[in-house]
Amino acid sequence: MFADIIVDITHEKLDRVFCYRIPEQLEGQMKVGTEVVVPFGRGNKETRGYVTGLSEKTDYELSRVKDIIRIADESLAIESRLVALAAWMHDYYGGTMIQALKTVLPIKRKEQPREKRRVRLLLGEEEGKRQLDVYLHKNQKARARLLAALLHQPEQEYDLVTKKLNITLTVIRALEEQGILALESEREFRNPVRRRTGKRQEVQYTEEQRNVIETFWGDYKAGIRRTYLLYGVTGSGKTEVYMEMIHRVLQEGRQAIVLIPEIALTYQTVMRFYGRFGDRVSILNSRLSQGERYDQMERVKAGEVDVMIGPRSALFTPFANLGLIVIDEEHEPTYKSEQVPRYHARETAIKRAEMEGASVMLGSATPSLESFYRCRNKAYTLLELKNRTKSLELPEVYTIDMREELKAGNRSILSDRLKEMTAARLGRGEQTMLFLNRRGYAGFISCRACGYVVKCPHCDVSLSSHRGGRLVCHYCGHEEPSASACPSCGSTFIGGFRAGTQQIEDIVQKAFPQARVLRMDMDTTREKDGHEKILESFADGEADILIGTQMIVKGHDFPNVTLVGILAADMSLYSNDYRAGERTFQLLTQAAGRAGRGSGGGEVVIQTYSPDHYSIRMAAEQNYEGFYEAEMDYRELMGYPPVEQLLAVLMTGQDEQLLEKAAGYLKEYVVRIDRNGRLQVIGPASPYVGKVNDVYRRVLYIKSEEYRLLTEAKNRLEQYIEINRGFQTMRIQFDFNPMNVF
DNA sequence: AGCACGCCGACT
DNA sequence: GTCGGCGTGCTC
Repeated sequence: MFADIIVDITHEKLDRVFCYRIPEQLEGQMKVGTEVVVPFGRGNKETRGYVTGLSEKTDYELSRVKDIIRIADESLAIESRLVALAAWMHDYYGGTMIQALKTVLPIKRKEQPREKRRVRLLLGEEEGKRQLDVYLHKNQKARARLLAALLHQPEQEYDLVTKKLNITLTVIRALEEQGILALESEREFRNPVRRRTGKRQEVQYTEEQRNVIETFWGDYKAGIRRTYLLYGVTGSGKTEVYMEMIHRVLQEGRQAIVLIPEIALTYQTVMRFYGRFGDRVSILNSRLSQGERYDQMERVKAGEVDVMIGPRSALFTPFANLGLIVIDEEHEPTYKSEQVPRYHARETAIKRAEMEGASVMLGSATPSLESFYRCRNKAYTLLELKNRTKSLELPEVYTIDMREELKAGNRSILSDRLKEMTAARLGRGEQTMLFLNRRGYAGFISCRACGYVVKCPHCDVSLSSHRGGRLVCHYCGHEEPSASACPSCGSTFIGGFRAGTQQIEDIVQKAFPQARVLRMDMDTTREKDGHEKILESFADGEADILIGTQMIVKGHDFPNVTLVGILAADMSLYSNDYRAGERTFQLLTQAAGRAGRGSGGGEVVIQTYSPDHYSIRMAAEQNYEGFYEAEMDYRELMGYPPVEQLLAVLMTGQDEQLLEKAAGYLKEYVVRIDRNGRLQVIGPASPYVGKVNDVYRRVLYIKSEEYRLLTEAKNRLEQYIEINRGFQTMRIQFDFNPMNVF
């Protein structure tokens, strides 16, 4: 038996696997993810490595394969624990062990743009020149070259020196020993956040908040580690609760991770944490370069940080003594990785917490069905905040049936009611937000008179309009000509919902010429910090109306906003995805929550063509539990998560026929290994986008009541795919409980 | 990254 | 000859 072993992924050149023989006495103990000691390099230096794969044979020249020395002893080093987590991810989500390791361990890359290592001349000019003569005399060319360069400029970047002057580390080390220069790993950990004098005002917790904190703390002190779901309406002060919990965990000498959806990582949020925890807080975000990221992780390992805030990837912060992981807005789809391993931060956080004796605090105003379901099953503990702090009222919500508007002769995208209410706000100097729901927009065709949506006769999925006026089904390829009249009611007001934020801005500006209108979308936020700038100027009252897509509903508090208008509320209902209803409810609830964060009461207008759909009705009522019950009925009926578990097998390849055939084989294979008939195979189907850049795609769905059966099926499929050469021309990925249907 | 190998000029 | 410095290339 042989094992593929990765020795050190922190350096690019070693970022690959080496093949070792497994000695007989170790054979049974070797698993993917096992930490071993191997002889490495010419000197057979004992080196730690991780098993990334096992096999019966090897392509490498047999005489040169070395034996594994032993299994590395239990290491308490944080890396080892992260590697164990990677091994779990590898098993739970599929993909290679290397891919799992790379998501979990910070990789040092050569492109480290920030001046990282520098060499500095320690000698004065005269002394240096003397030394230079010595080198020249001794014909030590490399040393002379380096010294001459340093005399010219006494401080230089390591990378520059090595590349341009062709100097090796040996030379630098030699000069270092002679006391001529210093090699400084100038870890200038610039903190990404501009520091502001944090003035922390004393927080008076409400009774609810206190209860929640004490429940958590009672458990924690008793050594109980659990997963909690903090279900609190918007404005109920969840962040204050997190901070108090973190504060207490820190007092115990432990550390905390706070996960936030990237989009909500605003200056405001970060400053609140800074105000409370000062320099012990660090932030990760996607704009940090690899090098900066690495620096942050080094800082953590040096014990300079206790709280790490960041998106999904911050979960792998190498804290030695992790006590709490907070996942704010836990329902957000960005917590699911789109790259292999396609892990979900929630599940992975719970696993890490379990391995390291930490607790997990999930928080949301609109919990994911998964999490609420697990609370009902007592797997998580439910904590509730039912009231807004500062005795704020929940906003008043009005649902406008746009079909009625049309009947009354209003063809505009703005209902009469919304126009009136906006005008009233302008008169009173209050602000309005108009939220255009474009999530999951797929170019479907609907009737504005009766709400009828044109669907595929075979798939019960909305048809998409293509250029050339044809309607196409992305599942089965069914095509039909675009309808000029509604098949249901005969109205000619049928078509695609084409308006974007730009058009809405024009319409609004025309309706209210005196209003100051701000628009926030991909175009207006492209420049650096554009996002922040727009939100800040709106918060400062520099505009009366803010128009935008999902990005305006996150994070910021706008006390002066008393009206939120939601246009095309049902757009996300037709994204042919089993999570469509959930997403719609969440978006509407979050958007509605933006209204009335100040002292005055807020109002919300929901414009829709499907006023009777439970997602929209329950959002209007602000009734999460009502929504939960209705949505769970649907999930149960259809056998979708969280009731049943779903595994998507994504296949891509150049040759469509081969792909089709391979998909068939995989399906057959799954059916064959499923002796007890506990797996259900659906497909293969052409996914939503069937072909990209001449690469064809197929997807197979496997359903089961038990997740474990799906990972077993995945493991069997992975073996099957490896053994059969025919699959080598295509790429096959696994996605468990996918966030979107492909 | 770290290390050994082999090349090259210099000096007992 | 052989010693020390230097660049190169490999690591299962």
